[in-house]
Amino acid sequence: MNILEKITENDDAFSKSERKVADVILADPQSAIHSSIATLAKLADVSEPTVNRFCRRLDTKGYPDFKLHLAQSLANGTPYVNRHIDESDGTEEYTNKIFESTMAYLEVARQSIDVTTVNRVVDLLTQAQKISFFGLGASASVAHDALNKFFRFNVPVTYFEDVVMQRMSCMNCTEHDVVVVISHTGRTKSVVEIAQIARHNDATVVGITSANSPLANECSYVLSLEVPEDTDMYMPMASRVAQLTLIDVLATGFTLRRGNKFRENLKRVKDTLRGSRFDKKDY
Amino acid sequence: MNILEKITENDDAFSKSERKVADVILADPQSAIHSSIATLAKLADVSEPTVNRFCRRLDTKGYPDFKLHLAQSLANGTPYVNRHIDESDGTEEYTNKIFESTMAYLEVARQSIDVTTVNRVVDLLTQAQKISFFGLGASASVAHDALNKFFRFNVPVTYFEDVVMQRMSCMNCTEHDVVVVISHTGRTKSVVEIAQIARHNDATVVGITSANSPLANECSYVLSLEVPEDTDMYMPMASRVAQLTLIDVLATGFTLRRGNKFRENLKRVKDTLRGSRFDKKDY
DNA sequence: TCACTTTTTGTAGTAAAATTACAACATTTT
DNA sequence: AAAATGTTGTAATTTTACTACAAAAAGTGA
Repeated sequence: MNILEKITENDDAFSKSERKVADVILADPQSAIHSSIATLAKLADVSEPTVNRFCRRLDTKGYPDFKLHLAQSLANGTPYVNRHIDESDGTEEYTNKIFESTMAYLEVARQSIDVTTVNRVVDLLTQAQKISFFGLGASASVAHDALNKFFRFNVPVTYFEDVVMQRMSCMNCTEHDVVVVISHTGRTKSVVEIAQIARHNDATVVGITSANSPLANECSYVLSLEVPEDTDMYMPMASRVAQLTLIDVLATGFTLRRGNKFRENLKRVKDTLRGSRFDKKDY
Repeated sequence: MNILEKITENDDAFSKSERKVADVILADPQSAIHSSIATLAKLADVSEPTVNRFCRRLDTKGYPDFKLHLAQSLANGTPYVNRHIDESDGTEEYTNKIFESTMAYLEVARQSIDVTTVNRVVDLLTQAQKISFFGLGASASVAHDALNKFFRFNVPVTYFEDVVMQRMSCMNCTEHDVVVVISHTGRTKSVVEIAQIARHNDATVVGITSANSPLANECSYVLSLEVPEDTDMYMPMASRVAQLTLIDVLATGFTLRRGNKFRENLKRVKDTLRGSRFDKKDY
């Protein structure tokens, strides 16, 4: 766990002098990792053993060990404060905050993913006669992206923006079809309905959505992504990135499962694109 | 820069004994940060000053400073080896690799972004009479996503999948319009042409693409994203995520620039969605 | 091959840093 | 107010890292 957060939280467990040490470190953590116990003690106006005791209270072996932990916390892209965007933020600040919180959320997502389900879903996808991707709103672009990926695999794959088309497509499903439904919240009514229709027609329904949502309950398999706290400014941001990365994982699993010969096929698709591009040598 | 990479690269600059030290550290970096100079020296079967010299060669002040750098490199989610996906990788492995390399690339992208240009582009977007997003193939879904975001702002915004429609739309451009063109490589012919057409009609053309590409040369402003080494398995993966995050940055900048009243408007859009959703209380 | 320089490596001593033990002081409890 | 508990600092000890120098190894040119 991040030691800087730990300092802020453990706040009350510190003694008066230890608090002084905490303040000095929080004021400029970067410089703290470069100072010796003596200089830090002087800065905080306490004795050296106090600094040592401060370190021990944070479950580190001593001062050098504490510095190591501190260094790691600082290196970690994951910021120790909740990086909510502030009205007063300049361009540089909000740019960094958005990138950092996106990365942080990807890490959370990575840890929460159930590998067994991923494996099972990849299995199903490779065996499917037809694959469909559905999503509305922000998730539509994720479905769109999935289409683009799986299309390259030379598999029958569909994607519709139109809700009516989505429904019709689901009505024609068979047991050999896999329908992937994407929704951040898992509460959009028409998306849930589509999942229901697909299941009624014996298709395998895979949901990329948050656990225990109405949508999740309608799915044969759920690849759940935790919903992050409301860092999103009235619009989904980090969640789509995680969905997208999950699609990458599925696509990669797909190609790996299909073996070497299949991948050559993929290369051929890529080579075909060359005609529509400017040559690198031109520049 | 990551010190573990540095060790692997500087390889030949080391002396024989220094190499021994390098090997011991690379074999188990995690344990290295917890050992003293004496234990490490014994492990590598060299003298203590040799370890010290080894540290200095890597531009650190000495052994403790080296440990700090090492700790930071390890803390960083960024893996120090290139995480190429291997045929023999199990589900867990490739899932982790994809997430990790996506995060690593986001970090690279974050660092390479030119804040001044971002700022300028946000300015232009807020003043635009009409905003258009164009992209083909994998970038189409990014443009699609951008549409979804900016649409909420109640600004005239367009997005076309059809190349002919894209061209027509660009022909009707005026000097008050901003056209955002998204392309990973910046070499797709029809995308470059679209940029040309838009500029001919005095529109401001913003490119989200790689620097020095044919497309970049046609743009008024370029938000360049470095093209990552070929971790992509014949399909764009991490690049889209970076593009998407950049769109998030632009959208956020847009709302911040528009001020408080505007954000209430945004909240209203979100509230409108509620009718189409299942209530949280149901579950 | 030999004498020479240059580089590499280790030994021993030194300085600095961190930790421990203990005593003094402060705070709380009875 | 006295005892008990907790907090803090002083001084000594131990550990750790560094420096200076010398020995060894490797390279260089005759």
